[in-house]
Amino acid sequence: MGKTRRRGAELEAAIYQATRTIIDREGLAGLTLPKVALAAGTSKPVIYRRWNTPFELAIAAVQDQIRRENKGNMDQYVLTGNSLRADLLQLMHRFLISIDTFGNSYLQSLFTEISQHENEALRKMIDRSSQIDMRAIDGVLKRATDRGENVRTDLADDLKLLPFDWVRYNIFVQKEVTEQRLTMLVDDILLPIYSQE
Amino acid sequence: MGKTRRRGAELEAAIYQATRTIIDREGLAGLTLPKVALAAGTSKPVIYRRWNTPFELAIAAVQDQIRRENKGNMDQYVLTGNSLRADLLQLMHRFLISIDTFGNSYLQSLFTEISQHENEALRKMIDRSSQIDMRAIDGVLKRATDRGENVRTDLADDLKLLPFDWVRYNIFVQKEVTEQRLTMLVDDILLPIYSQE
DNA sequence: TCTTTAAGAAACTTTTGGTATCTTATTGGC
DNA sequence: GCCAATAAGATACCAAAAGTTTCTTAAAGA
Repeated sequence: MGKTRRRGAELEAAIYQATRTIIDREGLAGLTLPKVALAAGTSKPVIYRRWNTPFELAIAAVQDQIRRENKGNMDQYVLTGNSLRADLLQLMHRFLISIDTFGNSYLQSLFTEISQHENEALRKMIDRSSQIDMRAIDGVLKRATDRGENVRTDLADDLKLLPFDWVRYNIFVQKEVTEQRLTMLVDDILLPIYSQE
Repeated sequence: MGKTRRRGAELEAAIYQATRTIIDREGLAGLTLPKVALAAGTSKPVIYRRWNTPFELAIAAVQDQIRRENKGNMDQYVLTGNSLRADLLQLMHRFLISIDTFGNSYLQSLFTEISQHENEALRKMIDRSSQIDMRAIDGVLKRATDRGENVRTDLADDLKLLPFDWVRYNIFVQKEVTEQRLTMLVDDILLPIYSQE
């Protein structure tokens, strides 16, 4: 009775695929090795022989995806704008698309594990800190105008929140925010943006 | 035999404390209600009566922390700079400090679940995408200078990565990146920063 | 064809999340 | 100060799922 049996690369491809499907649907938290075995149509020992933890497998699966879709790299694309502005828009546009399709979407679900209602509470917390941030920056800007400095008065919320978001992002990805980088943030990013031209 | 028995606010404070310790050490993924019961020196039913999921408890614990340290709010502080630059530096400085002590550090561990070595792999992935991003933006900037536009040539890596980081952050916190916000990013943030004055 | 390697089936053990039951300390009303 | 109501905590229990072991057999290579 010739039961066919996958092995090697073919088998692993199926495992990675199953892994990504699960992460996609249930987040990293929902990823367990037995589940993967089932979804990939293989058995638990096969999985346990190769990986020790769901996280290890998750990383491998994402890396596999990246390897597989590497052609999608942004720097391969040809830009067609005829100004810095146009090129930048084009680039960011593509980035936004690639971050959706590409392995990046998995990267996101690697970090977040949110079911809809849980999301609510979290959302509220972030919003609240944003409000605090906003008041703080408004205070700073007001002092500047009172002092007679030329500051834009029509700043969008996104612009006001930029420095805080920047710092938070760095905390997320565990990149140290040094004194030097903070100075760079103020001098090379914030001042050019906030200053009235 | 007078076994003392905590209740109400006192008990809950201990539970929150235990919760934060666990999140701190093992990340959100490592947080389970039985573990909390053990760490808080109480029993499972006490926990289960109040919360249904680890996530609920996590949110409550962080909110408790925020309430508790609310005095740390940035907008309470008095600014003493005598220029926009000085004020901004002061503000971001405080923000950085508060994000460390404050509940925000928990917010971080809410999203990430990393034991040290797992961190490595993740770090590498992020670094690699950063390199790709960097090449892409370099291409854009080169085209601009070739075209004769006035573009700064001494841009720090942080400045080059800014747009990508900004988009990624928004993806993380699940804030939609609209066409409009993308345009704002280019016009109000990138162009002022990248343009030679 | 024979040997080696690895996949897969199945049974089993262990862990742990979650529930139900019961006892007893604490609080507050009388 | 006594009694009833409330809630903490101990314990036992259940169920599900993680993880392991053993064994069989398909696939690959010599």
